[in-house]
Amino acid sequence: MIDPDEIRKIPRFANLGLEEMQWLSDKALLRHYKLGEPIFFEGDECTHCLIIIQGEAKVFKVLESGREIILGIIQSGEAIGEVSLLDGTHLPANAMAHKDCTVFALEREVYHKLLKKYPAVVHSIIRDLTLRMRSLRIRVETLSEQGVQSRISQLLQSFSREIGRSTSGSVMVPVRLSRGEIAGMVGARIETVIRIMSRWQKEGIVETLDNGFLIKEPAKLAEMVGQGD
Amino acid sequence: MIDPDEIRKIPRFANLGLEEMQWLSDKALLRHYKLGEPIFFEGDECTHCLIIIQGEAKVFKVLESGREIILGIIQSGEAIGEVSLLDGTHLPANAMAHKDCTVFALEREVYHKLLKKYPAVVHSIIRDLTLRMRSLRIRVETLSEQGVQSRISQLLQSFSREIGRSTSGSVMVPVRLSRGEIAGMVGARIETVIRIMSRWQKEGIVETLDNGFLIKEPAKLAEMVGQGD
DNA sequence: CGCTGTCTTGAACGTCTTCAACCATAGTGG
DNA sequence: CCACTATGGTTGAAGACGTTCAAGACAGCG
Repeated sequence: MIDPDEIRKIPRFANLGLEEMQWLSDKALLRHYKLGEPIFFEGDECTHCLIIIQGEAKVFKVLESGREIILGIIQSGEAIGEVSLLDGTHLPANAMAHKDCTVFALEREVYHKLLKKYPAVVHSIIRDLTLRMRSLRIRVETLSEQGVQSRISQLLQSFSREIGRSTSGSVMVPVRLSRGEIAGMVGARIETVIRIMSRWQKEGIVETLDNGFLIKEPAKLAEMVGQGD
Repeated sequence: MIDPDEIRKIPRFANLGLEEMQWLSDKALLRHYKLGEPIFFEGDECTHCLIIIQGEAKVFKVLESGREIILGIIQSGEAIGEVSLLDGTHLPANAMAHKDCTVFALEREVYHKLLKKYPAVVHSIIRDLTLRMRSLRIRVETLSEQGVQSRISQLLQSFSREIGRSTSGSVMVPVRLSRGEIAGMVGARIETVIRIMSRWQKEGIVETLDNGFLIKEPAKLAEMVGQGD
């Protein structure tokens, strides 16, 4: 039983009626995860739909080679585990807290009941799915770019479009990613990422800060696409 | 106005009631595309939901560099343009007939009316979206593999799982892909793909046929993952 | 203080791309 | 019938690029 006000903060439930809101607040749970804490594991059965209210989660797989590939950085407002719940498959990847997280958890049965009882949420779900598809599609495009430099540039630009905050020519991307995580997103080794990012830092194109990246020369960053190291 | 029997062949509409079926057959159109014919272009407004009844479509983008990246090979029963219709964005990629195609076309307004009138189809749509998400996720994983050889191996294996037909140890993948198209799916150059596929052909691991690929040694193909050229 | 984790740099090696040429096939028009 | 063109496949050689391995810097934390 949680505060209905919390529910109103979740975009997909924001326009529910009072009754639905009440119903949800009865059945839902809040969970907290500290940075680095696992949320679920690949292969687990999916028992809950988890919606990030605060913080950030990382969805990733570890290949046999030990290489980690990052399927997505999930921002607050988005759900994880939802697809598995919808199609009844086991979880296809791991998730962990990428920042301290507050998560809104709906049990599988509750989730499905919600869908049946309140068809209005179905449309929010579809909207969410299409958003996620777009981000996956962009990821595919990024990974298809030739040259690690191009891929990193694309990655930063897509973050820039999604959650960047423009300030006098520069764009702030408030996502903290380690070099290794960038490597996991663009399909490259950490050393390669470091070499490229260091150069960009020296050249004043992109600066790495504690809380994310500052793209100081968006135009120059864009030029990096389609040319070698 | 088309034959209701055609509609029953479409998985997502197969369990509609008579009334819905009739309604659809009134409003829907059938279209034909010859191999190689464009179906729509990136940036176009999305006016129809197109469901492949027969044949195969290729969804792809062309990067500035001229490189073609293939987002998906759409099999019969699946829809294209649906996501854009759902979230109201312009089409994010091109589509063309990859074989001669028969396509079931629903106008945007009809499609949305259908969703409103018959909530049952909403669930088919969600199932479709989750399937497409899975295939995109697998594509991301494939592209993240290091080494072109690994990626091609992964690609063939995923086709094998999705539409492969097992026969006495071998697996037939009934999808005709040119070397260039494989290159477009794994993010590599055509020459590299040729060299690898030729070697596999010589070694009796995978054979290229007119109508697809014959994976003669699935185990050996799987071993190709995670090791260099 | 020593540990751990992230970041960093250098050098050697291997893979992939690039460019260039060539073969085979099918379709076209003279 | 034959040149002519287009398309897809193929091969070789050179060089660019990324990985790999090895080593060290640096900060945070027990």
